[in-house]
Amino acid sequence: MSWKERCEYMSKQRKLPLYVQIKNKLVNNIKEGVWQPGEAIPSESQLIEQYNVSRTTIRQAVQDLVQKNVLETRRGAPTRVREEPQVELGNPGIMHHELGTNMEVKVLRFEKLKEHYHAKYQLKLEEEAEVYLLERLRIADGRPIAFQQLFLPLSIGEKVKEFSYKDFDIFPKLGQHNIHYTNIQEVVSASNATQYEADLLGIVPGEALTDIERTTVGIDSMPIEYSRTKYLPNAFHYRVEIGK
Amino acid sequence: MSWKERCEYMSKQRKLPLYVQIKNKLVNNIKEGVWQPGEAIPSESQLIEQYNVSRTTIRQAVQDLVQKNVLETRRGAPTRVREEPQVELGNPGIMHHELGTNMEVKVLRFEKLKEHYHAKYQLKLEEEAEVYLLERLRIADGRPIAFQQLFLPLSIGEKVKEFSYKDFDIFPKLGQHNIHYTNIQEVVSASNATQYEADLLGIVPGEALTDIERTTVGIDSMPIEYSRTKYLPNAFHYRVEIGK
DNA sequence: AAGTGGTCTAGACCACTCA
DNA sequence: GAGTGGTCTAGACCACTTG
Repeated sequence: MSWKERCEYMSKQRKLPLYVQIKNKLVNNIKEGVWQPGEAIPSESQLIEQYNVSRTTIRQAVQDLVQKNVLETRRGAPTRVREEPQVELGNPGIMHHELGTNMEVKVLRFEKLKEHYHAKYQLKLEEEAEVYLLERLRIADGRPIAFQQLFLPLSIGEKVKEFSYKDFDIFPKLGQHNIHYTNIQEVVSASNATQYEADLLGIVPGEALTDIERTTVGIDSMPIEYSRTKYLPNAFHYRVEIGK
Repeated sequence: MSWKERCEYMSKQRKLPLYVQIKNKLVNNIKEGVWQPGEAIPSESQLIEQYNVSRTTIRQAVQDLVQKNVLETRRGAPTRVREEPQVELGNPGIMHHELGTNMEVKVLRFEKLKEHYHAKYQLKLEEEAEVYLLERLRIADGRPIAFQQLFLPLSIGEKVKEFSYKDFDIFPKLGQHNIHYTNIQEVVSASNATQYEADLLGIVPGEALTDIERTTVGIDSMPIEYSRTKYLPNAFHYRVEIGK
């Protein structure tokens, strides 16, 4: 394909760079489960032929996804789809430690909302879009220790429905639906319990709560989830170890 | 330079890929202040000539550093060294971000203590040992935003004396005394402001504070520092990024 | 030994910034 | 309009993994 042909093709098609288009196609194949986690994807030379582009272009797409921890390359061996970092929220160095033995979850609400603009903004959704709101309590040995509000795009909310009353951590189950995250951002802070929160947690209003705001992003760089969780400080440790 | 010449050159020189060698040279120029933060570095074509390599090689070096937030590129404009505070706590993924522009430190106390057993336990000191207690306020744009108690073994306390009123982060200066850490553990939580803390921070008692407990361990596996810092939640972000 | 990803070259057109 | 970084091609040799 000559340069002029390619330019015409691209201007008709899209203004996205070729390597981005290919990156998107690769991501789609993973999202749709064509290539399962742990499996090898076609070799670079196969991809070159399939998409009719140069090796540089393929490499740029692949390298971008390696950078994002979606793919995994080894010299001499096929490129593979990454297995999820299965350690729940457990990157080495970051520990969410809930104190207690018998852990339960209680769902307070699970409904569609039209009006929560902050959540929609965090989820990068349109103004008119709806979101799911899942409100839950985390219970340890019969005592409530955390209150969580979890916002989800509609498509993901549908899948969460089934197990939200059983699992506090939704990511392993989402992985089974081929929804994988590449990135989680958490901001840890403190806030005073509102009347509502205090009633739920069995404390008095104004008590300090460990306040965790989380945004999770999928392999296509679109947010999967935005949540806010408020823990009783003495029932939860947010521990970070920084090595050197 | 022909291919065979290059290969001989590389095998004699080093086994590092060319683009890594160049990346190192770029980093050195930044470390040594040849290119100051915010300044432009030479253009790609200049670097091509200077190092006698192809554009791909230069680009790979530069792009790697862009990825690491060391350089910053803009289409059509020169590539610049990032202004960023290069190391937050020296670890990718964890950011202590204080909101404000004019940052100051105010020392409240700096004295030897005999009686603080919790601190001595954390520092793994003998029961009879003394520790230094450094109490400080962090001030942003004239407003106090954090209260810190910092416990140090005697030998280290002596060295901290000199600069504790200037630098809130003591590790860089300790590094100059050849005291280096290998490990930092932080537990982030929430607590209600005491009367004393509230007075210092200009809030009312009971308000929620982001409470960070930190233990720092040196190369010899002995604790260097144990501290507790309480931030106004709206003046400080404890941000963690997982994955990527 | 065949095939894979890692590195590198030389040269091209483009979109953008800046003086 | 000159120069910069962004994208892309076509082809090469290398180090490594695997059957």
